[in-house]
Amino acid sequence: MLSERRLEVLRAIVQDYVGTEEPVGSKALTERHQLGVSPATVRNDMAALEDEGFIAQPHTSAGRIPTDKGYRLFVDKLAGVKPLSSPERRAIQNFLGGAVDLDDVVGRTVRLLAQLTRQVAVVQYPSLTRSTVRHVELLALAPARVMLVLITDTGRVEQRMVDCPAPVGETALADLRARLNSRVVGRRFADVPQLVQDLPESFEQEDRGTVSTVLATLLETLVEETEERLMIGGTANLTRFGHDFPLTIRPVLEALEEQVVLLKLLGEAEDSAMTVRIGHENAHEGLSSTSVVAVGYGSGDEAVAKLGVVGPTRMDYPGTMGAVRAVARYVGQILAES
Amino acid sequence: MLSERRLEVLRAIVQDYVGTEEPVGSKALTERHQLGVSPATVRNDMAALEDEGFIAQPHTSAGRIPTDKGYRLFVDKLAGVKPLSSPERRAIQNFLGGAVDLDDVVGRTVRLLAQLTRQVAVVQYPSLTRSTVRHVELLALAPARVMLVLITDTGRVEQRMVDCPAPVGETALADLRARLNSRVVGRRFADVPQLVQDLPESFEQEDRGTVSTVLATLLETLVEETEERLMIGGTANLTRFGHDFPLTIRPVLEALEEQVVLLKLLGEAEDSAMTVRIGHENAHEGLSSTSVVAVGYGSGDEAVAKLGVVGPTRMDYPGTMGAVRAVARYVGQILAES
DNA sequence: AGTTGGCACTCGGGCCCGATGAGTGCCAGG
DNA sequence: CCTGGCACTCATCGGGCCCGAGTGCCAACT
Repeated sequence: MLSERRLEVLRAIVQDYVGTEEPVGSKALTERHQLGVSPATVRNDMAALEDEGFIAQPHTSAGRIPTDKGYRLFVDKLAGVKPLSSPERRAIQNFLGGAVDLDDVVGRTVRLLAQLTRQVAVVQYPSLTRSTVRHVELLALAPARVMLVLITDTGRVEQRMVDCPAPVGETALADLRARLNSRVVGRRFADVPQLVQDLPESFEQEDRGTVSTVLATLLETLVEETEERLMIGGTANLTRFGHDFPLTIRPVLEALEEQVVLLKLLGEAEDSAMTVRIGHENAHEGLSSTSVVAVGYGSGDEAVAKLGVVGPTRMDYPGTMGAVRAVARYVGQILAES
Repeated sequence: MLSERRLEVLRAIVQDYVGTEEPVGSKALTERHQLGVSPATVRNDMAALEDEGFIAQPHTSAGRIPTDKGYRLFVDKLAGVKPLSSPERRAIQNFLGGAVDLDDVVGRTVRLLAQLTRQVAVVQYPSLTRSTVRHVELLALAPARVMLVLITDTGRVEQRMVDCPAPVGETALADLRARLNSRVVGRRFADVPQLVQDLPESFEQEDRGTVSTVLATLLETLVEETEERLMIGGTANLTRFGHDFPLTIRPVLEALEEQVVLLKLLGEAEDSAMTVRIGHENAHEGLSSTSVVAVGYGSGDEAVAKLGVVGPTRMDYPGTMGAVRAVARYVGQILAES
């Protein structure tokens, strides 16, 4: 087991490296931190830390930088979550409070998070299947054409066109609308499939085709893959990476453009607690030199979606975690209010 | 005026430079193109072109590269629009055809355009004010709370929460919904303000407050600034820029993140014809080394929004213009069908 | 008048080299 | 177990050098 002081040395290395972006040596360490020992002692500790794989040297005779494993230890044992200053909190509330609809909430959140953390922000739209139904609307746009609109308690609105096998009467449509809503309003979308299963049977023969078609479209909309949406922002912050970065930035931008990758990334995060994935812990190899800090958010206790940031492994973890957590809470509040 | 051959030399320079990304010299030019004259003659022509400001030398003894003015001349006089190959056309149709809703159409378009041009794609959502009303829906979510949903003929759906001054009865709401729709359906959103102006007066005293509030929210939604939305994609293509580019890429990413900037950029493009803005012709200085190729698209003759790409001034103009034009046409078709 | 080959000149990029200095590992002594 | 001393390593930086692509100009040719 590592002694207390060695952990302290690791913490100092992480902090300095995050600050300066340069490998940190034993002398500089003793100067900037009150470790109470000489550089030579620190060197011994560093050698031990290196043996254990927590730090590494880029070149034979340079300072040390933390490895992924080192950051892991730092995050788990050495770092707290830094709370935001109260002006920051107020700024968040003001900024998020002005949103007019869900798109606006998500858009503002993503910008806010990017600005606070100076990193790339990712915000998932509230998942349909985890939300509850506020209303289902059916609109006849043409004789055999219906628009299906789903509205969730979080304010998300999804619409689909439905081409019906036969013209639909206005009364039949109103009937379907009423019966559908009486069954599903206030229930979770995830439960909708069972709740509507036997609905076609209760209709006249001639309308069953239409009813089934509408319901089929409704169920399609709830399929995992398609129902997830997200927004990203702050990609300009990637340029603050290393100076070498055509190579660094490229795969990251590519990964960010693939919604599937990002959704999987967020999906891997735990629902309740804040999750930090460091470097190679991320499955996607384009993100092997970045860390992902993510957390669920929701209007109640349960998470309806996740948000987080993507940044270099060399990031200010306590500050980033603080910002992510705070933003998630405020977004939850906003959603609960609307 | 420039002689025929000098124009030919300029065209050759642009083509070679776009291909190789390196300054092109007189000798290389004569080797790669059948100009029928010797390098020395080309040198004289180049000197003339430089005097006129169409080309420049990065260093005293290097080849020439086109200036913004040179590209301008190239685009206006020397370049056509390169049509896509028929497999490309088929791919576009297949890919866009699978979209399930407007978000999906826009999302697919942006990815498609980015992939075809290997540049950053920007697609604006169909403008509300230029679309026509398909339906206006009012939903009572709570006694004094109404959700307003606007649906356009292009499939765009906008929703707003309305907090009413007093509880609203279901019949009053149905009444308002019916009267509102009978007035505005099929009309252009831009005309809605006049069409509903006198609507509150026709209601009972007790409901007027609610009606006015709902209408006020409706009109707010149509205000220029807020009603415009857009989607961007292909930012990873920025990394194919120069090799120097922390400095090059940064301001571009920043500009792209500001919706306002992008909207203004697209707004400057002409409605009907394809517009090419080269380098400093763009007002925003972060984009002074990029070109923007944009064109309007719509389900009918009239443009309901614009789309385009942003790339280095050194881009393949004929190919890019061809792709942009083709995609705009297909998107228009898709919208007309839905 | 326009075109051409010849020629001197410019200057950025690549390469080698030596100096510099931060940082290390090891060891002997406290 | 800590510390100061010491020899060693090696990346970085700047200077000097050469090379060659590319130019501008000029005199000669058509």
